[in-house]
Amino acid sequence: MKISQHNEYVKISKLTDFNLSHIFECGQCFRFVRQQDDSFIGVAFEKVWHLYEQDGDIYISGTIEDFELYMREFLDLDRDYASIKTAFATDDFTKKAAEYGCGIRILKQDSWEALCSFIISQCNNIPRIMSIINTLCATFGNEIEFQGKIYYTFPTYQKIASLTVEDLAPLRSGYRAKYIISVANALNSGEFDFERLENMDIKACRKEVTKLHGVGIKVADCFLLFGMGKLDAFPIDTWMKKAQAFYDGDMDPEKYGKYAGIYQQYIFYYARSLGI
DNA sequence: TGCCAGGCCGAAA
DNA sequence: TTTCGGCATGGC
Repeated sequence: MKISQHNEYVKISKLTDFNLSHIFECGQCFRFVRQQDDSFIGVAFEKVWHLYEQDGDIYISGTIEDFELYMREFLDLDRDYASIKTAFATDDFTKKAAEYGCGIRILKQDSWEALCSFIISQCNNIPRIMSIINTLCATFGNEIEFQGKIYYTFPTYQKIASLTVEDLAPLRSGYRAKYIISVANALNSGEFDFERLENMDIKACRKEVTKLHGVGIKVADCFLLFGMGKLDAFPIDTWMKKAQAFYDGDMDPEKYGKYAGIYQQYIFYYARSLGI
């Protein structure tokens, strides 16, 4: 991987196992939107980012300092995905899954944003999840300007904690609104905090996170994987059941080791591509 | 129009 | 401990 500054963009050369569409459209985050020219624009860490691929190189808006501060970890650029895929693709199903999602990187998203987003995701579809999150940001986030257009940051939990369920009515998020308020309050009061999870094993994390009102095992695992970088978090049973609906393979969860979360995302992405 | 979406809660058995 | 109805809304 080679990094250099090109005008307002950082150019990354010799980056393999990286595909913007696979990363942003596999359902792990909801704020990066494909543009007409197939580039992606999204908001993360209170900044707007524009990413595109050209002649095999990746370009990311901002300075090298911005890149090092946010994007290197966010995009999980220091992980060896080639080795992961080799270890993962051990049978027909996992080979197809790894091939289908070949450019996926597991994003390390802001913890609160990931937790709140996956609360919204429950029993919902992706277009509507994105719509609710967009309204949440446009209503309660801060404006930021980028290349002449206005974008909105994800509102802080402190901001959400100052609101009521009624205040969230414009989101049309249904029964999820009370969960959002409840979790924001738990964070704001210190009853729950992200730092406590840092050194806990995955089992203890699940126990802690599912104490939150409106957070079950599925939301907890997505949050731990995409919002806490806990790569051993994944609801494999759910996806194995779905996978078995069309694939007559023998999937042993025991063999999914420390990269289980990434496996889950490959399988999830592949399963979704097949409409299951 | 009707089904169902990357679930969770709480009551009942 | 497991099962199951209810929950809000809108994409398809």
